[in-house]
Amino acid sequence: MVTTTRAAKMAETRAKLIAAGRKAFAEKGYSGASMDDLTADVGLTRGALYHNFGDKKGLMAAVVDEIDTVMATRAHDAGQKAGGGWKGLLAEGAAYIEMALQPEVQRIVLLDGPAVLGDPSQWPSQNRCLQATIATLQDLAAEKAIKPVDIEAIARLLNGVALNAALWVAASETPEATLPKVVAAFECLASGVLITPESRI
Amino acid sequence: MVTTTRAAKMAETRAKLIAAGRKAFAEKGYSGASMDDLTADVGLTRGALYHNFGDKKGLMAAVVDEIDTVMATRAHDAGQKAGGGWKGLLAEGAAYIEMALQPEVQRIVLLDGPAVLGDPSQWPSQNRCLQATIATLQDLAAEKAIKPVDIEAIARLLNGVALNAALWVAASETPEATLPKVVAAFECLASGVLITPESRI
DNA sequence: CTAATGACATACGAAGCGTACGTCAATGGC
DNA sequence: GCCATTGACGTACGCTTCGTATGTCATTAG
Repeated sequence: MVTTTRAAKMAETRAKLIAAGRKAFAEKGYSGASMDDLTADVGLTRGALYHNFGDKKGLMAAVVDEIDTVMATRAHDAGQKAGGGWKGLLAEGAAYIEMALQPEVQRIVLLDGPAVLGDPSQWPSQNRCLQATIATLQDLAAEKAIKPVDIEAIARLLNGVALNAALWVAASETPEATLPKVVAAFECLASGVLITPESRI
Repeated sequence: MVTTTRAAKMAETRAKLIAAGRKAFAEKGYSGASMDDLTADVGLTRGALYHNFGDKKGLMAAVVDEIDTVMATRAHDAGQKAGGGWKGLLAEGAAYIEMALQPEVQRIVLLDGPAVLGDPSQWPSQNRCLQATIATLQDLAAEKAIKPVDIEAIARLLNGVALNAALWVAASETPEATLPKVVAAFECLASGVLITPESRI
């Protein structure tokens, strides 16, 4: 017997709404997405939405958090797989850039997200990603591998570069051709924090 | 006698609407700004607006273009005043960052602009700013002062860094304290394109 | 078995955008 | 100097959307 508890049912409702939100926000943009339509798509009404998320912005926050969390962990994994340190930092940035090729990511996280929810550096998920970058930079600082600059500032700007690079690639006519160029440029700028010029790519 | 030609009158109407748009978009955000209200503020109705700008987005485009054009020329001037070349590039970025401290710039150009009008690198005004950066980089490339990377990619990312740096400063609790840190970080990253490590700040 | 809580649906009001139409002044031809 | 036409702008209407207030039904507690 499958005991369907109410908590599980509500979680399922939330999941359905978030999935519908992802789809609608990605396809029509935030303001273009109709709450009536996206709830009806999963057999619900706005009643469920306002009960679970408070308002339209609440659903957007949940959607952004879900996507952004996946992005942060995946970028972090890429950095670990590259062995951490300087190589890991570059891998992290490259992974971040590649993920932003997805239209869903571009539209929801990069374009509408900041406009609706405010500065991305204030998002919980972005903070997680930022903390990872900061940690990597602190390791490099301990090895005296980077210049004595403000770690948080560098981390924020590096994330910003990756984000912006992703935007450009996504808007490009030929994303596949642009990607390697922008990754190289990213690594070039990032190398600015290194003390030893030999460490450049 | 003051001959008020119709072209001049229409230009005045456009100017009034753009001014009202700047104010409304800055204070309430794009979606929060009511066309009824902002037109009434300057003694007009939505009729004038739809006649001159087509739709709400059209007014937004005009407002963004006006602000962004001023930003581009001012940044360019700062670069020229610094003597062009490497110093000019840094001055350009710093000027861009400082301008973004204005709430109007932050809200309209940095947050709502991309969401409403799409990727900033496609805007005419942004292209002007980008061309200036590209020109400066090409000068440096001719002097063999920078690494052999894709100029356009570097230019776009540098602009992106400045933009992102500005966003952070604007969202910061203490903008005045954050500003020097991000400017230093910006110059640090920018120095990544230089060949000679001595040229760093 | 009954009362209460919670999850969701339904109904309602208000606001906003875009468009179709109306109006009045200005211009161009004769 | 008169009239038709154009253009700039105002007015009125419909449609969509959001948020809330209220209703309903199942589940749980006592």
